[in-house]
Amino acid sequence: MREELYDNTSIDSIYDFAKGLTGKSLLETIGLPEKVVNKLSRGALGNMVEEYYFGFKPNSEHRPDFPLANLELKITGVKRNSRKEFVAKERLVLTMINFKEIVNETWETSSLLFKCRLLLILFYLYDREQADVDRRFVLDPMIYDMLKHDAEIIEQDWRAIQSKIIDGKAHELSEGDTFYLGACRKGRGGPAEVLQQQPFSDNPAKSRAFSFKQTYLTQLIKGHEADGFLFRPGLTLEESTKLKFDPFIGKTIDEISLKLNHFKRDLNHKGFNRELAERMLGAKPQDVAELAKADIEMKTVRLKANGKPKESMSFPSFKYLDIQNEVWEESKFAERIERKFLFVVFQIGADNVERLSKIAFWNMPYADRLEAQRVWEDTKKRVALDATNLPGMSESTVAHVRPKAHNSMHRNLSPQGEMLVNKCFWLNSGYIGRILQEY
DNA sequence: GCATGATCATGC
DNA sequence: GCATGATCATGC
Repeated sequence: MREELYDNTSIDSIYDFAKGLTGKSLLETIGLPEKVVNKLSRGALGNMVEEYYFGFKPNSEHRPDFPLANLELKITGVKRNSRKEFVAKERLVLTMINFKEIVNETWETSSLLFKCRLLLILFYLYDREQADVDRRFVLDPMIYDMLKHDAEIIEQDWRAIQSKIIDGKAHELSEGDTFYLGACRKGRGGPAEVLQQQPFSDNPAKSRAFSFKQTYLTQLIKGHEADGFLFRPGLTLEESTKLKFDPFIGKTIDEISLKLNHFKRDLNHKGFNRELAERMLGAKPQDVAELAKADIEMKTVRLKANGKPKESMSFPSFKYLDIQNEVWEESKFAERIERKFLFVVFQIGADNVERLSKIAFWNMPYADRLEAQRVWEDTKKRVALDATNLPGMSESTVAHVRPKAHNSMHRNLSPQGEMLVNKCFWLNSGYIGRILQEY
């Protein structure tokens, strides 16, 4: 019996036993039945570690995997980024959100905390060429205590998700609602998806689960404590960010750059205001990373004297052939607009002088995400027919498609076999203007 | 003045 | 070298 190899009432004992995997793959560590080795399925490694390494049957019961130690086991993938650092391969799914029950819970009595307060996280190196059982556990296991790591933000995130369900808006949940703890889609998607009932609305909602966002997990991997320099204890991320910008509100561009070590605008530096915003946040890039960790999309906006934005808002360019193989739910554009935005707003005054006007956190409303989806679906359709004819600004109140390239030489192949200039999705300047007016 | 097309500086 | 965030330039 594998279970006899460790004391399942002791976190220390379980942890020490888990360490036996460090530096090895599951197959190198223990013998596995032939039928298991040849079987490959999504999420298989987690189940196999539970069953063959720790010796208990995978369960989806609503209690931790090691109930006597109150410890939940999670197995997740890491990869290396361009700087060869370990980063999370994807978000870490914690447990399903039960729409009917969460409305009666408090944070302290929540099923999330009951099941996932203490996590034992094992990290394997993802390699698409390798079978699950050959992937190596490249880091030591980690014990995570939800009441100690970033407890305030996690709790706020949980409350934000709960509030939305209490407001009868489970169908409008989005990962951009929160910072570290996300409400991610989970379970079968597409036409065959069975939607869930929610207690305070007749609208059926997609199944969702609590998860740690990928960026948050990456920070955990890097071993940073979250109560770093951007945070001040007791403040939300929004409040502490506002405090960073506060001294500069109402100041002119020149005054701000003077304060920031005479940081001056070079000729044609289109990213100048952006860089100014990053410097106001703090010595970059570390402080900006605090926002990135929460998947927050910082965008600078410049308003003309009449209060309207000078420009539309661009996103990364897409490849004509790639978009043909994407579905909306998994698309890059959908992922971007589900994020929480931080608008850093500059205003050009009647005196023609530009000042920092305000900052604003914002999520795209559900109805507008649907409109963005319509534009995206229309684009996908039209790329297949004639990639030179894509949705323009006048065709939607929310989004359009336009060139986005270093220059006209930067092109990619269309389904019609032409090399066309790179393009991306943009949020209409008029749309951004309306949002900021409402704030 | 707006919609659309074209391009820039920067950082990695 | 290229992706990224953002602005410039032009035609109507």
